[in-house]
Amino acid sequence: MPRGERPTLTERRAEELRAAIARTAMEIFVADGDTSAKVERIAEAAGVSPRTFHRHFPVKEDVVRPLFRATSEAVAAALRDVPDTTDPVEALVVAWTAAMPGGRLSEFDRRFLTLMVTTSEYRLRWQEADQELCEVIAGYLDRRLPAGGHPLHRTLPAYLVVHATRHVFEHWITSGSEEDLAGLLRDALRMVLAGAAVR
Amino acid sequence: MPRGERPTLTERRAEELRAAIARTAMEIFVADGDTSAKVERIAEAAGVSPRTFHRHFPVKEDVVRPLFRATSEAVAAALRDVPDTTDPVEALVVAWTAAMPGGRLSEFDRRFLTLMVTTSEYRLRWQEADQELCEVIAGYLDRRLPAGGHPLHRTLPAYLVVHATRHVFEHWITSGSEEDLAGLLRDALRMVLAGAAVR
DNA sequence: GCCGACATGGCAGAAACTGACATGTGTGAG
DNA sequence: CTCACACATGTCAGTTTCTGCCATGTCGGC
Repeated sequence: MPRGERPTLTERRAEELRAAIARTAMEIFVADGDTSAKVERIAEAAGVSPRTFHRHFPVKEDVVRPLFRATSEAVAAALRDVPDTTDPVEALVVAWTAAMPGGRLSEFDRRFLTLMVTTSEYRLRWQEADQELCEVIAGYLDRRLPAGGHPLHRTLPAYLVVHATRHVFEHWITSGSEEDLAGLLRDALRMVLAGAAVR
Repeated sequence: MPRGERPTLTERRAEELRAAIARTAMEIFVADGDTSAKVERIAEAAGVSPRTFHRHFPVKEDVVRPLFRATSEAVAAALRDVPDTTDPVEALVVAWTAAMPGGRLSEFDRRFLTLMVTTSEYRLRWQEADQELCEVIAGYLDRRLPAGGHPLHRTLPAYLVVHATRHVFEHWITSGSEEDLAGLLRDALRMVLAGAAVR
């Protein structure tokens, strides 16, 4: 049994299955206009039994996690690709808008994200994905910002950056996604990092 | 039927019952060292039927809401009492530490809050209570800070203040509650509001 | 003392989960 | 090539959470 690679072949398959089920759930949610679809229905549409669904997603709402994890990873990857000579605020703006071609969302995605923002159980899952992003941002800011003494001075700016982004994004989503997202992000991040730089 | 007062007599009673059930749940959680107690047990200990429990708390985890709402209201009240001549950062520090005598938590409260921080379902309820605080903070900051043009410039600082406080508080709780909470809060709030004042 | 609003309780049932066991499929050793 | 084992899935029964419905009781006003 090969144990060399980090992601086992089995795990890779499980991950793909989870992603497929998540995608199915997303389509059902958007089609319904709400998130009340029963597990039985989602599982059937994805071609698995309810038992298998629950094996991969102990709590029903976990089903959207793969979607958020994917975008989190996209942001992290985009941030890695930005040269260190770029202004930190710009780098972060670029990273967060990289996943959206032209700063535009498809109507499908917009409806889905609106559901996620307006349903507290699902919003929590989004926030948990953001949590993982915090680590990435913290690592980036570590390189680009003067270091503080207390451990909080390392994690707090990253935490604030992520939450500021959330706030901006939620505002942008719920207000119709017509405003200039990059501009809003820039303003917000400048506000946050202005305080961090003072340290 | 008197409809003059805002909180109906009936509603007031319901609120008291909810608070009592919440308190009971808290005691059971702390005694058990985890939050897995069944609804049946909490309801019985509180002297109500499971049916009544669910009438007041549609989702089991909602049971802790009254506890967080109470402290949120305490913070809001403390902030109202601070004279407007006080430095905003100090005012917020005072407001948040007002509920804790000498910045100390009882061992009972510490154990409970540790459970709340480490259990995502319950953490969500805490965050929702914080959400209401955002409004209060936004109102306060409106009076004390220069106003920005975009609506985000009004809500974002409040949002960040609340989240920064959360982050500090969670760090403080999980690291043993031995550090100087007021000092940590002061540093964090200074960082946040430094950026806000720039606007 | 009567009436009506309202909260509670009990019961049946839906939906979300979980443990145990059996089946199928693929992969590596011999 | 075949056997054996690991592992994911499905089925089934059972627990827990949550909901609709109706009967009962209690409290406040007439």
